[in-house]
Amino acid sequence: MQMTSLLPRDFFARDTLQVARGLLGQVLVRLLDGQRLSGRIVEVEAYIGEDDLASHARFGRTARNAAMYGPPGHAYVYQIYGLHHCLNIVTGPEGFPAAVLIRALEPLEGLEGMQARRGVADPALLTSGPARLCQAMAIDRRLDKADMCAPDAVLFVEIGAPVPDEDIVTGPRVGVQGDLRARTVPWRFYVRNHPCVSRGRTTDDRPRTTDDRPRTKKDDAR
DNA sequence: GGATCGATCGGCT
DNA sequence: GCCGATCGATCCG
Repeated sequence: MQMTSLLPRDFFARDTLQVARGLLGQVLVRLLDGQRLSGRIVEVEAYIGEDDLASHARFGRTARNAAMYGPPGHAYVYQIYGLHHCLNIVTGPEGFPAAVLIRALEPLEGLEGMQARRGVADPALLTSGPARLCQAMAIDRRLDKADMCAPDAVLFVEIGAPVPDEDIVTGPRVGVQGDLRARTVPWRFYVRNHPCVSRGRTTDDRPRTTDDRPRTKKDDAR
């Protein structure tokens, strides 16, 4: 049976930016072989609608991104570069493709198993990236479309300690290229100065101010 | 510390 | 055929 601290579907059915912001501080839990693996969410990104040219939904519905069009509170897990996996949680109303990418956790439970799967010992390297946390928590495409709000879920989110506004930083999403708006819209949220936030950190963790040139010239090179 | 590159393969315009 | 919501190793300064 599930704890009452499980985040309900209504939480995920809201506006995607609200969900993304609200997921910081909550606890992602993975049940594996009767063991609890968990981590506090410290970095997320929002992908919203087919008009978001950084979203997998930008070309419309396909077999891969079908979960994004499904009901909120379900997992969207995809494979990238042939070897990595990334976990999203579907948001907003069913039929509208939107999701929050979980980019980094602060590991809480099951550190030994995470270290074994990751091949590293440093807690700051266990789950500080979208593919790293999937490897640490044994998340792959078998969990695509899994209902994270079901009573028997093996992957879900529990209520954690809220993160105050002054500790939240927003900025452009990591790894997004091409379209100017997609590159610059501040849909990345992370906990200020947290050691487990992934690379792509800004030069200095300031609340917002102007853009601080996430990357220099690298597009014109090739 | 920053830049560059290879791994590796499913899904796609 | 091409390319990616990444990572880790390597090279350079």
